Amino acid sequence: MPETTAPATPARRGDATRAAILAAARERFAADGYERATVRAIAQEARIDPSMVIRYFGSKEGLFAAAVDVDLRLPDLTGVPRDELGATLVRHFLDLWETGPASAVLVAMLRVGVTNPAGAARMQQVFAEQVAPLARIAGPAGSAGEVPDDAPARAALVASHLLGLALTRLVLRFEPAVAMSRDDVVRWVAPAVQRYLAG
Amino acid sequence: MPETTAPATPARRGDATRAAILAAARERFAADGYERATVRAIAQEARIDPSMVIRYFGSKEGLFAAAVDVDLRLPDLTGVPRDELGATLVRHFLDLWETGPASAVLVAMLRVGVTNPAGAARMQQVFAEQVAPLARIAGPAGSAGEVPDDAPARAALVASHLLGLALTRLVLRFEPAVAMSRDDVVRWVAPAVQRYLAG
DNA sequence: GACCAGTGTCAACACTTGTTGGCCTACACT
DNA sequence: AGTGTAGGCCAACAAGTGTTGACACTGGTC
Repeated sequence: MPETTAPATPARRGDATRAAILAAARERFAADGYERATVRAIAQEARIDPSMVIRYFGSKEGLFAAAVDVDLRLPDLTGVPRDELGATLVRHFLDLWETGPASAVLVAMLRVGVTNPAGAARMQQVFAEQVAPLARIAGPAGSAGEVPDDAPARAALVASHLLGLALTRLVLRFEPAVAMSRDDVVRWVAPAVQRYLAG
Repeated sequence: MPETTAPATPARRGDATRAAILAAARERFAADGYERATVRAIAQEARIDPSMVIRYFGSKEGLFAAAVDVDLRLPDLTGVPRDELGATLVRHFLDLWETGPASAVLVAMLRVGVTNPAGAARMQQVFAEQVAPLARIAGPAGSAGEVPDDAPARAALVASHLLGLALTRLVLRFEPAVAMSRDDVVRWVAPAVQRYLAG
């Protein structure tokens, strides 16, 4: 980066509104899904004119692509004790989905992925690139170093359960699912995930 | 109201088109979700004028309410051997979701429930009325007759996993999830469900 | 001062949405 | 015959959508 005096990257004034638009977009997409999150509503939440949204991101689809980039930040499981795999993973996802700043992005991704074909494709990509590799360490205890050929299925089962959990707790809001504490969830779900990974 | 002749319900001529509209609606709602399933598209699929949809069902919401009534037809589990609970339930849901005539209705319900508030409310109702009662027989083997107070949580966990399965297999279409055979799914998922019910 | 690109607003476009009213047709009845 | 009514199509409406272009205000550089 050149740093002469002020040029090149002088922290343009529009960067703030650009960020405001992105934040508003994530919130609306998460709350309403792709179709019902209108450009006008996003613009209003960002206290800006709708036309600015198009100016900055080209189109509504461009905005969505810019606003929703998923990074699950999956931990490296190779250092985790083998019988702690399930609990570690469940805790990580609970933190990510339900408390972190990425929460809105993930709920948005889920809501949009269900109705929008492009959203579904994006989720497939996230799964393939971030979740599936995680199953390299899968398989029963004895088989060290070898990647079992049912690793993709194991990863898919883990994804199924954790996405289902997010669905019932954060989107559909089934009463008993919402009522469960973080520790309850870990106690119940961790053994199931553990079995999918190492069973 | 007027019964001039003998048959009070003489199989009116419009009943056929009414059924055609309902079938088309289920298909479009399942494929596209609530917002993207337009009245015009449904009408075209039913080979009818869009205005007829409104005439028959009052509004788009009315059509949705008429088209999507979920009956999970859950089997009576009291007669099932205790260690077969999980497998029985998983098989039932696979048949229901993925092959039966109710398949379109259920996928529609899932797609709409995620983006539409009314749809989410409907799913909560289905869960409360049809799934939650199923957990009356839950709890460890010894406790016969007593309904444990964690029964709602157990039911929610079962719902989470099975809905997550439907999500990854039928909606998001994660490759390894789709590739799994019916028997593979039962082999993997049944023990987890079993534990939630009877563990 | 003049300039000029970045930043923003306003009004309007073209299009799709759910919904409505008018008019035509075919059938069941007397 | 004739007549009433349910079934059906057509054209149009008002509202809301994403998107575009013309115009106005800033801030800093010559």
